[in-house]
Order: sequence, then C-alpha cells, then structure tokens
Amino acid sequence: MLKEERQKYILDQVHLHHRVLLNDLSDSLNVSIDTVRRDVKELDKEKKLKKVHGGATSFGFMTFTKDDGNIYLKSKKISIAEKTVSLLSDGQVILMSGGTTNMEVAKLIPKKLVLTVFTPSLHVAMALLEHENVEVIFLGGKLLHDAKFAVGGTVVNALSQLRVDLCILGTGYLDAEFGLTEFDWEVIQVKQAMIRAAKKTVILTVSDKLHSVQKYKTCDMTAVHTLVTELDPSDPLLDSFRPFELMLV
Amino acid sequence: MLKEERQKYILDQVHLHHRVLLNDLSDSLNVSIDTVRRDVKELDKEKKLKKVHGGATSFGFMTFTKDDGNIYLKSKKISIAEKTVSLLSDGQVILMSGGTTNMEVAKLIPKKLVLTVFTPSLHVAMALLEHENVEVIFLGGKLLHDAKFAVGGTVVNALSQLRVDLCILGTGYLDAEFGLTEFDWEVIQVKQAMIRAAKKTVILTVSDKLHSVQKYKTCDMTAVHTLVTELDPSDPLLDSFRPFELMLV
DNA sequence: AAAAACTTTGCAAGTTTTTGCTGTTTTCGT
DNA sequence: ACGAAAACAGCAAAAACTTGCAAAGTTTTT
Repeated sequence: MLKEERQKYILDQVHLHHRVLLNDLSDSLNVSIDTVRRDVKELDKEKKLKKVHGGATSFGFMTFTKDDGNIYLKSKKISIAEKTVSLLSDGQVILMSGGTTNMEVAKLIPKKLVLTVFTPSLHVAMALLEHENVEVIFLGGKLLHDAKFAVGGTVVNALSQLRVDLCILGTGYLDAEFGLTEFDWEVIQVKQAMIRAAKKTVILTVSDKLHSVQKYKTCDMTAVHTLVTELDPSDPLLDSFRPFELMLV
Repeated sequence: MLKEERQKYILDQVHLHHRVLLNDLSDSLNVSIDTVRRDVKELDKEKKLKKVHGGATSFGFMTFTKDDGNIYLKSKKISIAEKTVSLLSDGQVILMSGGTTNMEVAKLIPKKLVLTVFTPSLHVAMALLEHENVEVIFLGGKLLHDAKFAVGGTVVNALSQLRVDLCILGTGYLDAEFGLTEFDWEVIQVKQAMIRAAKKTVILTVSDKLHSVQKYKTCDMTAVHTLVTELDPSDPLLDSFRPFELMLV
C-alpha cells in the first residue's frame, strides 16, 4: 500500500467521523503504529487535520457549531451562495441537500421570494424557516448524527414521488472524469434520488474540492446542468468541465 | 475515548444547560471524577467555561434568557424533564412531540441510554442528535414556521405505520374534564396520530397549564397513562386527575 | 549495471502524558 | 462550628510519544 493511499484513507476517516484513533488506523491499514503516527504527524504539519494524544480530529471539531473557523473558505461559500440565489425565481419548487454552502444559500434567499423547498437537512430546514414566504417540507428519515442529514429508504421513497424544478447539491467532491463523489454511502443514495426527482441539478463546490475524488460516486458530470463555484466562469481551473453541456456560474 | 472528545462533550453540555455537575459528567462519560476535574480545570484555564465548586457554568449564564425569560418556569420544566427521563429505559422506541419541556427532556437524556426516537420537531431532533446512542428518526412533512414542527398527511401517515413503546407529549393544556387541548388544528392531528401509535402516553405539563382549556381537543384524559408535573404527586392541585387511571409523577 | 544516496518502515529503549487512586486539605450548607 | 462533599497533591501503572537505528526498498549517479 502506498503512502498516498494511506494518508487519503486517514483523511477520509477523519472527515467522516471527526476523529480517529491511531490504534484503529494501524489496525485497519495493516501497518505499524509508528507509520501511522508519522503519517498523521505529516498531515498535521500540512494542516489537513489536528493531531491529538491518541489520535487525530478534524478541524472544526471543537468549534461549537460556529460555522467554520476558516474565513477564506467562508467568503468563498458566500460568493457561491450569492450566485446560486440569483438562479432562483418566484414559485419554484426546489430540493436542497445539506452542507455549509447550502446553509449560506438558505440564509441568503430574499425575504420576498416565494418558494417551496424540500430538504433532508436539519440545518438547512432550520435556516429556511426564517423566511416567511418559503414553504419548507422536511424529508423525514433516520438522521445522521454528524451531518444532521436524513438518509434511508423513507427519504429515497418520498423523493421518488417528487418532480421538482431544481435540485441544489451542496457538499461533494467534483472531478470531470469521475463526476460527483462522496465518502458516505447512505448520503449518495439520497443525493441520487434527489437528482432523479429534479428537472435540473445545480452543484455548488468551492474550488478546493474541484478535481478531487472520494470513495463513492453520486453521478456523472452529464447529470449536472449547472456548476457554481467562487471562481470566474472563464477561469482555466474550470477548463476540464467545459466539454460537458453545463452552465458555469 | 479521546481527551478532545470528552472536552467537547463537556463544552456542549455547558453550552446546552449553562451548568454541569462534575459528578454527572464523570457518570455519563464513564471516567473518574478526577479526570473530569482536570478537563474542566483545563477548559477553565482556556476561558472556555467557568469552573465553580462542584461543576462548571458557561459564561454569561446570568444574562441568558433565550428560553423563556422566566427562570422559575425554566426550572419547573427541568424538574419535569428529570422526572420524565427516569421513566425511560434502554432499548425503548419512543415518540416525542415538540415544545420547550420536551426540549429539556431531549437534553437531559443520559449519554449511555440507548433509544430510538421518532419526532416531528426540528428542535427536539437537533437536541437528540447530541446523544450518540440515540437513533433519531425525523417524521418529515410540511414544517410550521413558528413551531418548527412537521404537520400534515405525511406525518400522520408515517405515524399510522408505527407501534412504539411510549409517546411523550410536551406542550399542551390540560383539564380533567376537557382533556388535552391545543390552539393549532394541524398540530392536534399529529398529536392524535402519535397517541394512536404508542402503547402508552406521557403528558408533560407545568402546573400553570393545568386546568386550562384551548380551542381544539387532542384527546380525553382516559388516553393518558402518565402525567408528569413539577409538583409533588400528592399535591392537592392534582386531585381532579386522581379519578383517572393514570400515574402521577 | 553497480554503487551511492535517499526514503520508508518497523523495532527497541527511554521519556512524557494520561488517568485513577490514596490520603489530606479546603469549601459549603446547615 | 461540624460533617459531608469537593478540591488538591502526590504516586503509580498504563498508554502514548520520541528518538535513534537498521533493514528493505527507491531513486539517482556514475
């Protein structure tokens, strides 16, 4: 097993569970505890995670529901959210997934915009309820403890009975070749159902997550109609997505 | 368990309840009181909380009035919540409605109690997700803007497919003659479905709401199995409920 | 193609951190 | 002021960490 693979696995685990034990890692990776220790030390130095006694945690693990510690990331997300909101129009019925970027969208929706929004995300639902003119319908199901996101058959089932105008997908890793990927199996089931239930799909991604691939695949790039990033649509970083029939915003 | 996890839990508890007892922490975290003491001491040094004799409080505890503004009402509700939590046992499947009293229950559930909870309340769901051992299933539907509570056919329908051990109804006005009443038609539809879906029903009511009646009727007193108030079960204020076959707590 | 230089990995010895336990001292409510 | 509960200090075992080193594998140089 390559060092790269190991470190990627470690990062995945940290992102997924917000913490890992060195012992567990050394166990599941079949390498000595020292190797894992060195890997984690490196990742810590690169600020990809936080090393702690006995293991590692993701950044923002300790922050008490206070958005992000990362100012740059946050301003990128707001920029994306502003662009996204401009795509909405009165009377639309839309789907919104979870994630911090979608949270910003939910907050930025104009007070007078009349919408019907379906969502499986507790946080997004909460933010949307601040808007009087937005009818919020929660897609109920088993809630994930970390993501506060409903998953499972109930959600997928409810989605199969919908046909909405727009689906706005928040978090996710994007690559021209591999499409949209995630590191949680249950989440991609829901996202796939969301895409099926919508006439058009919008993906929100901060440029950091472009050209990166995770374990599970949600959909191909061909399923996406609009890609919103904080970059200028003419930015060369987006070149690899131009062959697809999609709108860059 | 990592030290960071413990400290996050402690901070969460402090932020949630504005005070914690070291004994409770050591109990629910399954570590010695000394370890908790050292953790709290550290967090105090980092100005993340304020250590006091026997426990810790969050900063700005005295100025905190989000809940009710009414400190007496709040302490009544906490007392009710404590009694209610003692009715729960490992492995139960329960239903919880919304309301501030039920919120206190959600917060006070011991960390090691294993439960499955169905709820149509955003706030309760959110609070329950703080507990690792509680599986939370949200009953999805149209959300009421003020109550952050799901109502409508979807919820009632989902409830009709359930048969759970216990239903805990929070807010509500109670009267021996008129039973349980509410002022929202859509809410009582859901509460009625909740009662039907449960083997036993527990009502939580602060004594202020005893012997008061609202516009719409949820159910008769005969449908109630347990009544939890902040009063002593022998209090004369409860006399009018004694003719019914119910447990006073 | 062999040698040299470098990287990666696992091991072992020694150090530090963490944690629970033991008394002892301090604090608090009555 | 008294007894109980809480805080503290010191100790010891266990777990985690550090460092140095050598074997195995890679890459670069000659």
